[in-house]
Amino acid sequence: MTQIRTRPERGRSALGPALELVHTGRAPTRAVLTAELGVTRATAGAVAAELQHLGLITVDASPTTGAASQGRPSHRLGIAPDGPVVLAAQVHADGYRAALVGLGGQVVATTPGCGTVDADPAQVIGEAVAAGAGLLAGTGRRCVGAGLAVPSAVAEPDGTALNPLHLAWPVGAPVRGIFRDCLAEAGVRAPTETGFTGNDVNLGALAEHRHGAGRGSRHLLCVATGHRGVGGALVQGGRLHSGSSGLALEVGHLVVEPQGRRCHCGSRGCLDVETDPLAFLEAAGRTPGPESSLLHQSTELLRGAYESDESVRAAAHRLIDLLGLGLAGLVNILDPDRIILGGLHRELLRVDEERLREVVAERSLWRRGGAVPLLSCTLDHNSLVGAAELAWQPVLDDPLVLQEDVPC
Amino acid sequence: MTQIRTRPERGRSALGPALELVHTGRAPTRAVLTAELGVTRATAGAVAAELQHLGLITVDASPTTGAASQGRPSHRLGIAPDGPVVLAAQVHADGYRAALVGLGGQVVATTPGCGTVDADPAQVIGEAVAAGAGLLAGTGRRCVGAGLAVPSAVAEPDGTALNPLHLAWPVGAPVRGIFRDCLAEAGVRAPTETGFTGNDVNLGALAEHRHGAGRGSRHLLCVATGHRGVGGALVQGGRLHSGSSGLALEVGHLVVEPQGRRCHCGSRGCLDVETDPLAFLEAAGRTPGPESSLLHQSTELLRGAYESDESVRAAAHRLIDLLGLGLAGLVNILDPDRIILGGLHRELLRVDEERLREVVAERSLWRRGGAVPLLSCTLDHNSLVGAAELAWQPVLDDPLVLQEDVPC
DNA sequence: TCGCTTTGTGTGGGAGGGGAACAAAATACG
DNA sequence: CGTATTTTGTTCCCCTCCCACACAAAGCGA
Repeated sequence: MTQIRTRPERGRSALGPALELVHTGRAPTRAVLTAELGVTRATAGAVAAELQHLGLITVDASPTTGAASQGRPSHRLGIAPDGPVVLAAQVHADGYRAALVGLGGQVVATTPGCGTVDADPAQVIGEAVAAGAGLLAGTGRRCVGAGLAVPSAVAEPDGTALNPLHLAWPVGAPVRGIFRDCLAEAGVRAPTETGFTGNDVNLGALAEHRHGAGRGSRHLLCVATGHRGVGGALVQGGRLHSGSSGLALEVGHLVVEPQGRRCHCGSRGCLDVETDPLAFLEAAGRTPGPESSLLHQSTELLRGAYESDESVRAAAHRLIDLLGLGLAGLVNILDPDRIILGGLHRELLRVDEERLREVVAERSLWRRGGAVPLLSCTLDHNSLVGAAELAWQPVLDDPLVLQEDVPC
Repeated sequence: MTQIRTRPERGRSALGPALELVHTGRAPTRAVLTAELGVTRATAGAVAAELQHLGLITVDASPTTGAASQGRPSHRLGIAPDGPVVLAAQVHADGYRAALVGLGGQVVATTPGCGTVDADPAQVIGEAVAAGAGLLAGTGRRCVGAGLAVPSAVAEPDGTALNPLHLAWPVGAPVRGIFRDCLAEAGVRAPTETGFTGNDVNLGALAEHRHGAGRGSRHLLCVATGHRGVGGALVQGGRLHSGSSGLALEVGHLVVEPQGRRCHCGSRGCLDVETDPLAFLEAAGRTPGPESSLLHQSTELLRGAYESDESVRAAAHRLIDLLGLGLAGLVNILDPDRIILGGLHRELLRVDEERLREVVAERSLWRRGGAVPLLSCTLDHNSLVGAAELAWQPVLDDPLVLQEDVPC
């Protein structure tokens, strides 16, 4: 049949990479897109037109380019203001938070943190999904997926939470299944399979890699504390290193203080128990408050009293030395090109970056840790944005999934 | 121009994956190749014909299939007996070894181990290359690349040896540059850039993944001893995890015995000094011989006296416990689906697999180490074969590089 | 011998992208 | 102010690659 071609039919297989370039902010104009994709201008034009037609990006023809060099100014690429969104949810010690996240990691709408903590994961996740569905109803935007961040290792391929932190959840709760059930119940539909679920530190690392301090890194290591314990994540070539069963980067049990305190893992002096907020408060001689406020309490103390209080400074130095030793061990094994710190570790970096850098250099082989940049997290709600990244992934892999007849 | 097509022009982009399937033994017949590639029979046929025309594989039309099920028997795919080879070389404590390696990891020809140890890396590498060139002259086969394995971490992108073990080499010797110079001097040419150089344990792991005990693994961890120290490697999705500067998997400095012996890295009780052949001999109360015989001495002792000598058994148990602790730490961080042990560690696995497995399970989080298979190296000269893999890689990525006018 | 199953082979067509030529929109320069 | 230059977008033609399809070939079983 000799059909009438209303839209360009070219540039299909380059569609995903092109969208990813716009999504991560690496293709501000069509000319840059052409160069980054390594295709001809014709192909890049067709790709941009297709993405525009799918309602994902905008192509501004005449932007009165402020900083033009010479020649015809290039069309500016942007993220469609009314494009589709994904539903992102996060469960934490105090409850949950839900949000709608568009391309580019922009949080379109979010609930305030809501305080529901329950022994039944279906309870909290159900409320979070309901809140997200409410946000979705508020905007007229299409939903193309959903992602959930939980403060626990998530085992693959089952999607079960192995060590829910600060939560009274049963060990091994099938959080992904619960999340998907809740989505179905709330009537949240997506053009592809969705309901992705992951560990919050992992997802935060993914978000930092795409939209934050980790941009451009090829081997990004993230280490962060919550209220208790230490989590890690590695983003390699743009993808999370999850290991064979989703449980990689459990970095909390590196031994950093051989004569240190007992850890529930059976060893002594693990990173988990020597560098978390509780360890800091105890080292500084403070009385720890309730578990779900440990992070706040410790960062406030560190920020407020590091200069003035000798015991706080000594505690900080102790944690910096131990953290540095742990990071050096990870440098030896993973050889990252950048390290991002979160939670209390980010504050430790702030108060004495020099000391931490020196310890990492000194305790790594050939001092190569000294060449690895140490940075702070830069995104608000990076776990939430990371959960959204999971949900966006099918679209980034093949934007044409949106072409199918709109389901809902 | 209306050219005459003498050969099928189809199936170009699938050429690399197809060759890799034959290379790794995963496509014994054309029908399997069709299924594995996920293409039509027509395409697979064109691909096979093209590879055959390039002189890389054979396609046996009527093999009188012994184990036929039903239907028309499929053509059998094999590696061309007179196909191209790569030059592989390995430097070790006692000297060097050179070989020619064909597709499928088959060692076509090899020199016996030759005993040249010199403070000048150019000396040994030059002799190894000359020996390889001699082998090459002996066969009439085409050379498509060269690879070198050295007992040292190799820093990228410079290709310098940072910690040559058992060798009097200067630290930071530019081994890849030296290797390439030697190749040029010996007149060894290849259709692509070549002269790849890597760490011997890393390359051994790569070889085991493609042709040995690691086949089919998606997250393969290898840990092995030489005469002194412990090396590690991770093969992920078929590629070596080298980290951002080639120095990943320096696993020797995980702390496994907090009160243990001093290590040159500044810490105490590193895997490097607690589980290597020297540590074993000392623990068993034996007098260590010359450094370049430590591995042989320790494995002989372990094999011969484990059953009969109480002190040997106790030493073995001590090393197994420490190794298990180190492996458990690596399981926590890397989450492999298989672990392969080499050198003395392989012998430790042999004498008491049960004990090692139990320690790994017990000391890993959620006992998940117990689910990871522990295996021995299965290939002879796996570092040599791994060096050949590096050299084969450009051809596996795009077999058409061989189509260019034959240079030499 | 006739099905049935599986595999190999040829043909047409469609998808997707490269390349060249041309048009458009800015700056540089006289 | 007009022209040359530079850079970008667009259109058209062509080539490459692969799938779908039809058909042939080679085994097994009744």
